[in-house]
Amino acid sequence: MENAIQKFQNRGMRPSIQRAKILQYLLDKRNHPTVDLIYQELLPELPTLSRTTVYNTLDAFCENGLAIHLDFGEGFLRYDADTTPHSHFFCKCCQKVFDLEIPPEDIASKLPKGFVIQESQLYAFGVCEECNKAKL
Amino acid sequence: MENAIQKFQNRGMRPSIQRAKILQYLLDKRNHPTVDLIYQELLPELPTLSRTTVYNTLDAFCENGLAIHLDFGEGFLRYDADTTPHSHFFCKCCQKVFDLEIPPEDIASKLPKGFVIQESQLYAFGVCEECNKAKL
DNA sequence: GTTGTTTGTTGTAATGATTACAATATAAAA
DNA sequence: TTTTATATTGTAATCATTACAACAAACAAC
Repeated sequence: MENAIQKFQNRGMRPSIQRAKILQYLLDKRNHPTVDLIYQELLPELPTLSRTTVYNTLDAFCENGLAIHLDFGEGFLRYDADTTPHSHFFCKCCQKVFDLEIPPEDIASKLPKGFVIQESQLYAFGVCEECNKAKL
Repeated sequence: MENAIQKFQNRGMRPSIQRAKILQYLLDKRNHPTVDLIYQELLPELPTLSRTTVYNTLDAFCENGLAIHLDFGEGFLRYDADTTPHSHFFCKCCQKVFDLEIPPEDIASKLPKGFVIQESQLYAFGVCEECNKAKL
């Protein structure tokens, strides 16, 4: 079981207090936080923390497979250190995000009791035929 | 077959040149345009057009079921007047959006030849159990 | 360890899409 | 018409994110 420092070093990232605390925050809280929430909640422990550091750190996590970002069209991103394939449910009422232990395929059927889907959208990203040809 | 003016009147929207041209643009081009593209391309025909009008108009279209907005995480939205259930494919190489005549379920299988999916994400929006209870 | 090099952190200043707002204009209702 | 409601327009905010430069901490070579 990798600890935080090993996770960083194995990916060529230098360990730092900031990175360790932010990763620990994501793993402990599992609350799909925004940059600002992370910043506000870690400020007591890390009084010199900068918002820019939170941005940089989360970008580095995403680039190195330690986190993913979630875009629910709120105008800002959320982050999740659970990188296993699973889905998310965004409540339009309370703005909370719920984990669904379902691969992005067969949603809608097996929702938790009481949850109602109003809208769902699948975003597919990749490379189109023309661009694939151009790369040859 | 409703014409543009009827479409507006049937939904309690007042017809205007701006609205008619913007709707026509979406229906003719089917290019999943951004606000700015619409603005730039219609400026020659509508020299007094304001960006704010494009924003307002597209918001009104979305509220009244004449269009949907697409968020591919580019930092701006795209719009589509095709409101039938279908999916989209965003090419990370050329930034173009392709229509897929597939309901958001079974992507990945029947992609057009030559297209490669690198990443896909299903966004589910709705109301959670707690909020549904609170509404009683 | 010490020195030099690379990488990370911080704060402030841009950027850029979107929204707020107030003035004007146009459409519908009376 | 006259009045009332809604649209359009331009400018000024807003706000998440990014760019940048100074400083600091980690790593490598000696």
